[in-house]
Amino acid sequence: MQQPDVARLTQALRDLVAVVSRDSATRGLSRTAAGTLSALDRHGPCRVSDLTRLEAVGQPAMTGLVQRLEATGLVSRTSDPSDRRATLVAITDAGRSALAERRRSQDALIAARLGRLSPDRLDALDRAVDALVELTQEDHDQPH
Amino acid sequence: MQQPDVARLTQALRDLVAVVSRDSATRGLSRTAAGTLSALDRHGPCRVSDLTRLEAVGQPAMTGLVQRLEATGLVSRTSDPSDRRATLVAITDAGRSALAERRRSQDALIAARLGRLSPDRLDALDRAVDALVELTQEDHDQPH
DNA sequence: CGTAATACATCAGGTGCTGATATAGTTGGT
DNA sequence: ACCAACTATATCAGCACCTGATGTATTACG
Repeated sequence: MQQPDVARLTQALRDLVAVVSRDSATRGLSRTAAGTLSALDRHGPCRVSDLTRLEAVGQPAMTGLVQRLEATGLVSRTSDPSDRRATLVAITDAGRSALAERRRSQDALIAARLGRLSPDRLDALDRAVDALVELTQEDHDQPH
Repeated sequence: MQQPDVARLTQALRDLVAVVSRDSATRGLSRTAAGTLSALDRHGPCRVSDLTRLEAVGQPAMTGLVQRLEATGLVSRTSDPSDRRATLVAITDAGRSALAERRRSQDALIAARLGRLSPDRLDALDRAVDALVELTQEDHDQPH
């Protein structure tokens, strides 16, 4: 790939990120809240300190977030029987719904834009799907 | 494009958004601050109410943001001579630098990931660049 | 000329982040 | 079994950043 096209590609991806994240910001869950719910959905119950590491925020931020998520019913908190200092945080059904809802609205935004493309453009994107998937893989600190 | 591939594509794009925006969150400028600086860079001096519309935040939020940006030297504020109620906000050289710096770090993140792909994958992406660019166009409410 | 509309500032209140510190529970050396 | 060190979480002060309600200055209009 030539240099100018790398520049166009990164700019297009940057712009896409801007469009989607601005939209997502108006829909209830903060970025960290969505990431935390997603981590809980994938990993099962976690300690606050695990979530702190996964989401790369400070421990007080995660404690506060988990408390707010519990207040709105999206997670539950129970004392870890194997270590009474620790709190086990688990996603609830309402939490899974909120996460699915967020994904649906992001997908709807992207799908609406895909719908405006010509068949040729869609075909080019189709052939690039594997590359795009690889672009986000090998993130141990996983996406939402 | 078949249905499952639309699903994979939207998920890949969602994940990409998550990765890039999490990274960007740790680098100084808030999403709205970056969008505002970008708008000022493209449009030239704007009123607070113009920026409020462009960034889709409430007017008090924009007034506060502009005040903080002025305090850190990224924008200047002058009274509009044609309407003394209004404030004209303009980006400064420092503001342009901050914006360029943010774009550089986002580009670096994306470029690092591109570097891990095989030539075949890169080629597929290269052919999809035009489609990706179109995907973000026709946004009057422009990206950062 | 006075009322309505406009542009912005300000205030109260909530989220969400940081660094510093407190509290409770666990662990390891004696 | 004890106590010092360590660990997990909670709490606090402080700032960024958002909203809705309200205040103030200026402009526009009948």
